[in-house]
Amino acid sequence: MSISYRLPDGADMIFDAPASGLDIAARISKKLAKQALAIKVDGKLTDIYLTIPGGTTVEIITREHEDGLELIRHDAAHIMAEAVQELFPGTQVTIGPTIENGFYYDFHREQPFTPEDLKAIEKRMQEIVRRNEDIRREVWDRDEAIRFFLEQGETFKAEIIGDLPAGEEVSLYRQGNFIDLCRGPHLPATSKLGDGFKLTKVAGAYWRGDSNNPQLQRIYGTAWRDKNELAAYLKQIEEAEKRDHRKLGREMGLFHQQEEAVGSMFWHPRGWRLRRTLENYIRGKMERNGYQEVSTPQMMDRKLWEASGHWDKYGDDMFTVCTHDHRDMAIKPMNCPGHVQIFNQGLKSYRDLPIRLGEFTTLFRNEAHGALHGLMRARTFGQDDAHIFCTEDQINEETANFITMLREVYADFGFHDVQVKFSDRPENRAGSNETWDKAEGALKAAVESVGLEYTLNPGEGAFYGPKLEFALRDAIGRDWQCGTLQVDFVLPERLDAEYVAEDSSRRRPVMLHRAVLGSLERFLGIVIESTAGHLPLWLTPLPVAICTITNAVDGYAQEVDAALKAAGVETTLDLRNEKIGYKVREHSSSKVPVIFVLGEQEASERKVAIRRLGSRDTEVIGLDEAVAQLAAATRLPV
RNA sequence: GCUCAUAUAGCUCAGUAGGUAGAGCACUUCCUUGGUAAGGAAGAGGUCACCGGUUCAAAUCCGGUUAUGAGCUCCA
Repeated sequence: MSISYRLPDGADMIFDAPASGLDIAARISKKLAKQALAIKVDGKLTDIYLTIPGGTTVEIITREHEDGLELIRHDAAHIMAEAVQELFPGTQVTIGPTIENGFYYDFHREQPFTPEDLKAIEKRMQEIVRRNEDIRREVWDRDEAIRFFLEQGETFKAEIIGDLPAGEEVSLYRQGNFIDLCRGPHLPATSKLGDGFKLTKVAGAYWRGDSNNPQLQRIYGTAWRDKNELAAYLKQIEEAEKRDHRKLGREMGLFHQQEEAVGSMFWHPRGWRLRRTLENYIRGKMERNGYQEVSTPQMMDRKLWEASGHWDKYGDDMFTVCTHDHRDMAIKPMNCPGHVQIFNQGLKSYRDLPIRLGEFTTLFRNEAHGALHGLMRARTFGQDDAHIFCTEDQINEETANFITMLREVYADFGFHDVQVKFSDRPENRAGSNETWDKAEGALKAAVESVGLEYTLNPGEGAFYGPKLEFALRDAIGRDWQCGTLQVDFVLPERLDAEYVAEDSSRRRPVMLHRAVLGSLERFLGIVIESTAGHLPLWLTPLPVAICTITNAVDGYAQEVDAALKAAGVETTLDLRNEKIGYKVREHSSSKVPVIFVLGEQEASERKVAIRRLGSRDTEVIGLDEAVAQLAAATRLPV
């Protein structure tokens, strides 16, 4: 009898009897057998020691493969669980998946894990790696497995098995005295994990992600192919921390926060200039795209929010104040109801549509205490918020135009990689199926007509309509969901918006809720972190620092300063009695993009020496030319 | 809101075993007018987040509150 396996290079390998992945690897080379972690059989990852049916296409997986790294991370989670159960008997295990860059495992234990515990666990993991325990797959009868875990006091595991789909095989993996439910595959032995792992933090997490369920303790770790990769990763984390917008915000003199105003910003002069520039930029963009800016009340009677449906859903997260005559006023968390009130003034004709109303005034949301995070998650913030009132037939075109504008805006900030998610009808929804068909169809057609790829996010739409979400990828590879477009048939109904159609009947307009930047505060945070504070010239609050080398050129420096300011370029004039190196260092660390260095030489020739942030080179050019260049470079993009 | 951790000078951080605090940078003054990421000297600056407890004595130990960080939940 002969059994054949097809290798990735197309060759067939023949055995007399069914072989395991290890046999196949060994036939190729001794080295490969040593390195083999698992085998891909017809594209499906399988344990290396299992017998493989013949006639399949196989590929040996080593730690160099992405799949291999995935296995390493998964086993790190299991080995961590083994270590935890050895050190802390009675701790229940739940789930332990891999995540980006690492893994975690959720445990149930009354006593919290301390940072010292983490160290001890990590040490025990290293020991388990040294023990080189075999990791072996076992298939169990479902009821037997449930009984087994219940006997062990592992109620969470038993619950997971009970919820497995009926046809699914119940596989357990045993390593040493530790046995865990797992689909697999796994490394063949604990030594294969290597030394590229580290436990990073412990945090609370809810069982099955539901805050009504018991809270578990989640231990996070990161795992890599070897120590060097781990070190590189830790270094990268450190670099990302240096970009923290709260740290940069302080260094750049932008804003601060304090206890008396949790979740809100004290914007300093430079920071507010930056915030205003962003707002003016998007304001101009929207005006050129047919939006009209409005301003609606900061607080409105609670009744209006009840009518719109927001009170029901978000009432807990709205701030309220009470008037002397005992009216409950809600401070606005969003603009939509206000914009409908403007739309409702005067009878609208189909000829008026679409009407695009935009607003940037501050919104107030009582965000959960633990959710707050600098600019990224604040309780008071502005949005580039707008609502488009249109007919159903106009959804397509409005969406397409919106997406075009969105891409232009992101590109102005240097974001070219945009991910689109399409969220369609959820289980619980308002509106007929016909309406949803129309709305989803129009949205889909619109995205496709602009040539954007999107991923489907089934059932994740808003209750009132389908939703597009736009995430941009920043310079260090993080995705941020900023833009959104939602089709809403419900609010116009609830707040009684209508227009007169061609046949003089009254119709409900469709409302498109849309934002490109989203929270202006958050967007600034993203831009600051993505650029590491090196803001584009048109956005930076302070493009130029004028630094003198000696007091003898103070007069000329003042002239240069005046010329730049007259051209609309913001400057700071540094005439201090300090050495030029000191001044350069100071302005560089506060991220001023351009430094003019002025000495006797420049003054006598009416020139400036330009030093740009991030470069040690200088360029000496005439004053007039420099002013013209800066004036052009600091103009808002159109 | 939940879990854990943290809170010392404007910033970054020390503070050993409970005995009422220290460095560097920043700030002020003086000297220095120096050519591209820190020139020199002196000085000033802290109710150790807040409230309470233990103790002869608390930055230090304990409890509570607030804020911050990480994660979870949430994100109109």
